[in-house]
Amino acid sequence: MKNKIQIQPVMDALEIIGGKWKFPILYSLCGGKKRFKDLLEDIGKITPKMLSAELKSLECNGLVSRKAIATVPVTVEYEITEYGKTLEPVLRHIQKWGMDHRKKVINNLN
Amino acid sequence: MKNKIQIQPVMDALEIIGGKWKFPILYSLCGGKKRFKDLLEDIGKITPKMLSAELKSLECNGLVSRKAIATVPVTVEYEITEYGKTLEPVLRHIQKWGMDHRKKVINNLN
DNA sequence: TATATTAGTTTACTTTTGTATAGTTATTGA
DNA sequence: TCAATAACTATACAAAAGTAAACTAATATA
Repeated sequence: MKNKIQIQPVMDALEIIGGKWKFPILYSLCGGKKRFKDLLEDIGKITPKMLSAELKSLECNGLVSRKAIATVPVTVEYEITEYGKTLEPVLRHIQKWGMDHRKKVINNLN
Repeated sequence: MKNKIQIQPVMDALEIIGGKWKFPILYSLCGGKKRFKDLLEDIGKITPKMLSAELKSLECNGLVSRKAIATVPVTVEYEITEYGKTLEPVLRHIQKWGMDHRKKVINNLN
């Protein structure tokens, strides 16, 4: 073919940061460390089961760190890691794109 | 909460460019216009049903254009639109991140 | 007449993702 | 004793996404 392109890295990336919730979670954590409950509220529609599963996956891939603090009841802090921060430009760009897109859609309805 | 963050735009964006195949398709189209069959080969694991559905969705949202040419048998060209190109920085960044990530994972295995 | 071609569609599934609701653990304070 | 709290887990189910394999249309060529 004319343009042989390397799509595999895109697929590789999506295996780690794909899915419905990983970007929203990471984007929320760009705003500073958050507790489980904060994330639930921040993201709005996610269920605890999903949030728990997604955080585990992100932690497993080194994008997020988990710190349990021995208060009563226990509090847990989630934080984006240095490695996770390598995705910040993408996250911000997508957020901005989403804002612009919404504006565009609203304007087209007028 | 301390940091009230606008996650909705991120969710909005993912509704359009989320899922397993949209980024790979768009990334492939960044390399120039492609026919249905080229995309199938380029992406490798996608089935015609999926590709067809995803292209329709992308076309519907103005990110991709479709042009049928009256040859025999018919050929169809898919091309990224100007609006679709607003996602190029994100696509390239994710591709690079995927490459770097693979390198990182391989190094950690040594 | 039989075969090949491109760009899909159809059917019948399986797998993955997601939901709602309730329950768990440990401890504090009313 | 009872309710409240944080951070989950468990269960049962529904919906979305994905797969494989066969099929379609129109026409050209062997």
